[in-house]
Amino acid sequence: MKLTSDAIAHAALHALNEVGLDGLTMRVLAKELGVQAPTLYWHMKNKQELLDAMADLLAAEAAEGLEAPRRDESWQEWLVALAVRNRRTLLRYRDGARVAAGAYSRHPSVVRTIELILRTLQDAGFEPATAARAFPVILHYTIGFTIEEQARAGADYDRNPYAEGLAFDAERFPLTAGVAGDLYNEDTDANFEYGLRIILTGMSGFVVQRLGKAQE
Amino acid sequence: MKLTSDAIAHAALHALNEVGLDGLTMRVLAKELGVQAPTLYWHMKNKQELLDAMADLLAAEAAEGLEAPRRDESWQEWLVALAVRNRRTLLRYRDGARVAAGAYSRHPSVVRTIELILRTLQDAGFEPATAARAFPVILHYTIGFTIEEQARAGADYDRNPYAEGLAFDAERFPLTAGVAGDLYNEDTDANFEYGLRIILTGMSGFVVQRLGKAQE
DNA sequence: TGAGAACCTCTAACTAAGTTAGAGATAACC
DNA sequence: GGTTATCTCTAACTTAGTTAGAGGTTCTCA
Repeated sequence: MKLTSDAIAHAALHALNEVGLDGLTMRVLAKELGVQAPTLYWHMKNKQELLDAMADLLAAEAAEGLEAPRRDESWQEWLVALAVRNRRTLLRYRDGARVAAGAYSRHPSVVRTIELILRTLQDAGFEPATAARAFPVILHYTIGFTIEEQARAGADYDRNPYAEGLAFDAERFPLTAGVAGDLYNEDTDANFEYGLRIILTGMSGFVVQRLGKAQE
Repeated sequence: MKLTSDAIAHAALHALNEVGLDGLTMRVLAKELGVQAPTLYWHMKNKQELLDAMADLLAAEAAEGLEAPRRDESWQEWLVALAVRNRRTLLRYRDGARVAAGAYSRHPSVVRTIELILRTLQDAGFEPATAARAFPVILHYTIGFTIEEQARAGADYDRNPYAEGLAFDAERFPLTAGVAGDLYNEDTDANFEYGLRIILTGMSGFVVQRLGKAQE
């Protein structure tokens, strides 16, 4: 396989699952590609450019092949599916959310996705400016949620306080102790989607033809 | 001033504004403290422990002195104020959100804050399990939003595509091009709070005594 | 067809950052 | 007053990002 900056970023993403972001060195990556480290510098300016390329690839992979909502699909269901899909892409790679966080992709399929989201929301009755402010909420929530989830998964057991039984002082903090299981349970998918539905319920109140009691 | 791990983490946070997270080396930090780098290792196991301590301090600083909602204050207003306050704390330090992301603080004032949030939500009519799933949405949104904001602020101008005028192809992506100004305008505070209100509107639909049309 | 240019990879090596070893200094304790 | 605990230092090791510059291959074009 030919060595290109794209192929390098691709290999880097896959190397994440073995070594994690902190373990991803230029030498490790080079070895993965059967090449010496300095070779990579012919293809990329520096490591930051590699990280940017990885984030870009991640964003593109999440956006790839997205289609407009089906006839029988509400915009809410469609957005849930989109967010779940984004999250799954992040989860596919160890530290994926950290890699993607704060990066800007102008990959065609990413911009196309943004356009599609805006169109869907406008069709649903959102003002353009409202749509533009509303949909990033979902993205930011997804990133924030998944960063935390992956941090929890990746933390050394001797560093992660939650590994040692979520012991909160039930005397002083009865509610916190009581829901600790809900907060950090295994079913992160369900927790994530629960939060998503809160956001979408909220967004529904911001449609122009509002029927319900949008606050204020 | 006496050198303690707490003082070191404190100095590290403040050093962020001069050098940023990537520029924060043990040597730079040591110099800031008028000490040699290896000295730091008597107080902390390694750099990761320093980063954890910084995150913990940040969480504590955000939580410090929080009070229960006033009589005349709705739980929604109270949560908005809390999130705004969290965000302001993150913004106080360059790369603050990146430092805080994915860290777990068991600092007393943090746990106390969680307890206070849960109590407030339960008083507002939330089921415990619902409250436990709902409030992290706000935190994750805050982290996600602020990471992106700070990334944009910190990016080199030659690396950041948005620095060069947000040029989207208006032919192929008319909606995106049209709202680019809304998406990446200066008034991030307003954008942040707009998203917050969406979330809170959504949460309002998840109170037990629901009156509105909470979706399914 | 052969010379040169463009393309790509290599070895060697530099710099800087995290970290360890272990010596000394000061203060506390018995 | 000696011993121990506490803290800081210098010296140095290891690893990671990166650069310099020497080949080798392939492509171009006279």
